Amino acid sequence: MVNQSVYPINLIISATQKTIMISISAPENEQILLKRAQALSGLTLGEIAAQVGIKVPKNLTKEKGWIGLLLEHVLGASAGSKPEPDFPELGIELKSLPINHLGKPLETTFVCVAPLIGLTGVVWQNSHLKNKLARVLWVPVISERHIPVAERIVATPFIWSPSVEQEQQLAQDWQELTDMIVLGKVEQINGKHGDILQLRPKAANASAKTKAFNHKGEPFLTLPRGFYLKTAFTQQLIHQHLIVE
DNA sequence: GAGTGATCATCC
DNA sequence: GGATGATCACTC
Repeated sequence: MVNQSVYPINLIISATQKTIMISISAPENEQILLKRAQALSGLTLGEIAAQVGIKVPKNLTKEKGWIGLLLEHVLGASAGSKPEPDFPELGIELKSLPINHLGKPLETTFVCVAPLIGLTGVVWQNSHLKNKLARVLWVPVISERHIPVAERIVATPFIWSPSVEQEQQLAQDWQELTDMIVLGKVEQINGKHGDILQLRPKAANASAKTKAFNHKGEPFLTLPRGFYLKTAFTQQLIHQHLIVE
C-alpha cells in the first residue's frame, strides 16, 4: 500500500491493484470520469504508461506536455488541439498538476492563450479564461524533479469549479491584465501582475510573434502570451479538496 | 502562426 | 529556493 509510505494521509486515497481496466472510450458522465481518474491514484506513471503501451521519456526536457497527454489518453479525452474542453460532452477540462510530496504545486498552471487583439465586447462573462476554468478535473502528480518520470505517482484527482470568491479573484486579475492589453501596455506586463493569475510568454521560442496594438493604437508584433494560475492559488485547491498534513 | 499539452532554466 | 521569462513537441 502506498499510504504506508512517506506520503501524507489522503494525498493518495487509493493505491489500487496493479492491474486496472483502462478504457480509452469517452467517459459517459462526470462521476464515471472522476472514478476513472481516481482509479489512477497511487499508480506510477510507468505503470499507467505500460498499460497503454506508451514509452516513458527519461526526462521531460523535450516532452514537457507528456504527462498531460498520457492522462488525456488513459482518461479518454478527445485528442487534438481543438478550442474546446477535453471532455466536450461533459464540459470538463483536464489539468495535470505537478506537486511535491506535501501537496505543494511545483509549477504554475497554463490556462489559455491571451487574446491581444479583438477584445472589443469581451467581458469576463464571455472570456475564454472563465470558460476554460468553469469545470476542471485536476490530476495532481507527485512530480519532484529528482524522481524518475516513470516512478512519479498520481495523487488523488478531484473536480473543481471556482467558488464565488475564487471567480471574483480570477475576474479581477483577468480584468486588470485585459485592461492593460487593451490600453496597448502588453509589453509592460510581467509575471508579477495579478494576484492569482499572471500573463507570461507562451510561445515556441523568442522568435514567435503575434499581432498586438501599442498605446497609440498602432499594430505591432510581440511575443504571444498566456494566462497562468500562480502556485499559491492551485495550492488552495489542493488543500480544499485533499487533506494534506 | 495559433492553439493544444506544459516544464525548463536562469535570474533574483 | 522560488518565480519569471524562455522554450519544447505536436496538430492543423
